[in-house]
Order: sequence, then C-alpha cells, then structure tokens
Amino acid sequence: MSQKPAFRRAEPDERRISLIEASTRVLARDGVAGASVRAIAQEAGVSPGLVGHYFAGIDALVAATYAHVEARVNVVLDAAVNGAGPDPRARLDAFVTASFSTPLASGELLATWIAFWSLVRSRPEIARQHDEQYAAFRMRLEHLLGACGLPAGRRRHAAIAITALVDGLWLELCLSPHAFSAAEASAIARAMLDALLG
Amino acid sequence: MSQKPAFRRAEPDERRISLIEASTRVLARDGVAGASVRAIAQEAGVSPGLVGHYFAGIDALVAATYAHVEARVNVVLDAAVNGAGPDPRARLDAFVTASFSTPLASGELLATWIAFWSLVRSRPEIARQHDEQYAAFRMRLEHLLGACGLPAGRRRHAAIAITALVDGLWLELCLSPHAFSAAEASAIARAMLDALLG
DNA sequence: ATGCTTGTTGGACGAACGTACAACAAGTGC
DNA sequence: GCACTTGTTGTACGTTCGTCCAACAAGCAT
Repeated sequence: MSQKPAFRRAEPDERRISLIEASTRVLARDGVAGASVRAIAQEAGVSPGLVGHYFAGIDALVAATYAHVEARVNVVLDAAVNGAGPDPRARLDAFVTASFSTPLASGELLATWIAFWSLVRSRPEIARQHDEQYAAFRMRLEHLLGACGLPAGRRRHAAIAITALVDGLWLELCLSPHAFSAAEASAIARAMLDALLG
Repeated sequence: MSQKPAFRRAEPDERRISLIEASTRVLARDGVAGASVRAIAQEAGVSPGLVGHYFAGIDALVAATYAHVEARVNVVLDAAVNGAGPDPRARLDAFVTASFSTPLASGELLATWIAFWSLVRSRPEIARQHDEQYAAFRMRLEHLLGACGLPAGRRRHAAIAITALVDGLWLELCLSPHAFSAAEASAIARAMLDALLG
C-alpha cells in the first residue's frame, strides 16, 4: 500500500522564495500586525520551525520580502520603459506613470513597504538596504533624465524631486484610493516632468 | 506620620493626554513593534489596567496618538505661516518648508505615522480619519495657493502635487537622513512652487 | 539495497501579550 | 467625619508569540 510522502524536500532557493511569497500574502492580508512566524509558516504550508532554518527572524524575512517584491516592481518598471519605444521622453513618462497603475498601486504592496519602513530606524542593516534601493531608483531616474537632455548639474535635484512626487502620490493613492485617481496622478507627474525639462 | 498618596486621581482629559504622550514616546523609541499596553502604561507611570479604561485597545490609542501629534504639527505649521508676514508667497513657502525642519522631520514622528498607516487598510474608521486629515491638509494648501493668485481650476491638482512632493521628501528625509539635506528639500519644493505659480 | 546528509517536523518551553475583575483608595458631597 | 462614587491598582487567566531541539524521513551517493 503506497502512501504519499509526508513532505517534499525542496531546493533551498525554492523554499526560500515560497516562504517569502507566503510572507507577502500574509502582509497583504493582515498587515504587519499579523506577520508572525507561525502565520507565515502556515500560509506557506510548512511547519513553524522551518522558518528559523532560512531566516534569522521575522525582521530578516520582512527585509527579504521587501527585496523580492521590489525586484518584481523593477521588472514591471522595466517592461513599461521598454514598451514605450525609443523616445527618451516617452520612456521617462512610462517609468513615472507605471507606479500608479495596477498592480503597483495597491494596498497589498503598501503593507510590505510599511512593514519594511517600520524596521528602518532600529535596524542599521535594513536602513542600509533602504538607502541602496532608494539610491538605485534615483540613479535610474537620473539616467532617464539625462537621455532627455537635462544637464548633468540639474539631474540630482530633479531625480530627488520626481522620486518624492511619485512616492507621495503612490502612498496617498494606496491609503486613500478615492481622494484622486491614478489618471490624475499620472497627469500631475507628467506636468512636473514638463516643468523640469522645460 | 503622614504618608504620601499611592496614586493621584487625574482629570479624565489629563490622564488621556498623558497616555497619548506616553504612546508617542514609546512609538518613537521602539517603533510599532514595541507599542504594547504594558509598555505604554509603564511609560506613563500607571498600571496596565488603566489603559483599558480610556481606550478600547492599542489601535484606538494609536489613532488618538496620531490625531494628537497631527494637531501639534498643525500648530507648528500655523506658527511658520503666521511668522512669515503678509506676503502670500512667503506664507506658502513657509508652510511648505516647515515640514523639513526640526522637529517635524524626524524619525520619531515618522514612527507614529507608520503605526497609523499600518492600521488604515484594516480599520475603516481609521481610514476615514486619514482621509479627513489628508483632505484638510490639501484644502489648506488650496487656500494658500488661491491667495497667491492661482486660478481656482488649477488649485486642486496643484495642491495634490505639492502635498505629494512634501510627503515624499519628508518621508525620505526621515528614512534616509543623509541622502539629501533639509535645505535641498526646501529648495526643491520652492522650485516646484515657482513652476506652478510662475 | 543501504547508509548518510540534512531538510523538515512537531511539540515543549518561557516570555509577553490583551483582557477581565475584585479590591482598594482618592476625592466629593453631605 | 462619613458614605459614596469611581479612578486606579495589581493580579490572574488564557492565548499567542519566538525559539529551541530531538526525532524523523526524503533524496542522493555508493
């Protein structure tokens, strides 16, 4: 009489990612308050003890979740830029506007961001991770701005400004979805690009 | 032999505020993860059971803390605007710039905001509270913009844009204090005002 | 087949959590 | 002074938390 295996032995990376994705779902559903080792293990369909074999604790798992989700966001942004064709301004518009469309502008994504932000102040290595991600986003924007002909000396401030505007619009869009629409957010961001590029 | 009272019977509002301020300090020190009934009661110098007499739970206390801190922020913004004199543009500049100076741009304040944001998605009454606060901030900005001569039809988008830019700059300033300076944030915000009003 | 490595389980443990409640005492009205 | 109200205390209860670890078994090497 053949009995099916009690569990499956997964590739380390595969199990890691399945835990990260379970963490993403728990954060999206229950927020940072519901993100416990037990809840995430149950969501992933594994025993609670397994989480400790892959992550030092909830904080490390949240940091890995942020990195993973952020990489996925970058894929969406890449696709938007590349789908916009060769015109530099069109590529910049696509990059900026993509943040406001589904599935990027959603409360589920915001939950991961908030969980990550809540760790920045107390965990130096997480603060560093945030600094790097933020700097990378800004650098990417500087390149797109350079392609549009913005002089090198003005790129830094312009990139900081656009990043802040996009972050602020995205945040409010997630928190108060009916205060203004994604289309309005896009129009506002494009107007600022017009003003900056002149 | 006279012995001092074991505790003091406080005015209801006074005790409420002392609990709220204790909550503010705990959030600033330990973040949302350390904000427990016991920790806040200890910080306020009262017994744990007393928190339940004033607030239904941690969520209600965090919401009250947010409202209280936000009122204090408005006092600072008021002072900045009134201290700027009669010139409409100077008043607008002061309003926008005040967010980047101490003590408004600080990780301690951010901790309260993050704790509040983490409740917006799951608690409808807290979502409403956020909507109202956000709308009030935006309305205030619209009045200041109107005083600068911005046509009524353009005030809404301008207010949304400025709010988002200020929020984004403030957020990054709190999370990554060395990515750019408060003076740079002010300069960026003023440049956007120039573009909008010019 | 057999043994070895190690991913995985599941429960035990102490700590901390929110909540509830009986006892106490500070302040007030009489 | 005395009784009454109620703000306040302190504790006990059940739950859930993170962590730990001995036992188990899946998959690979031989």
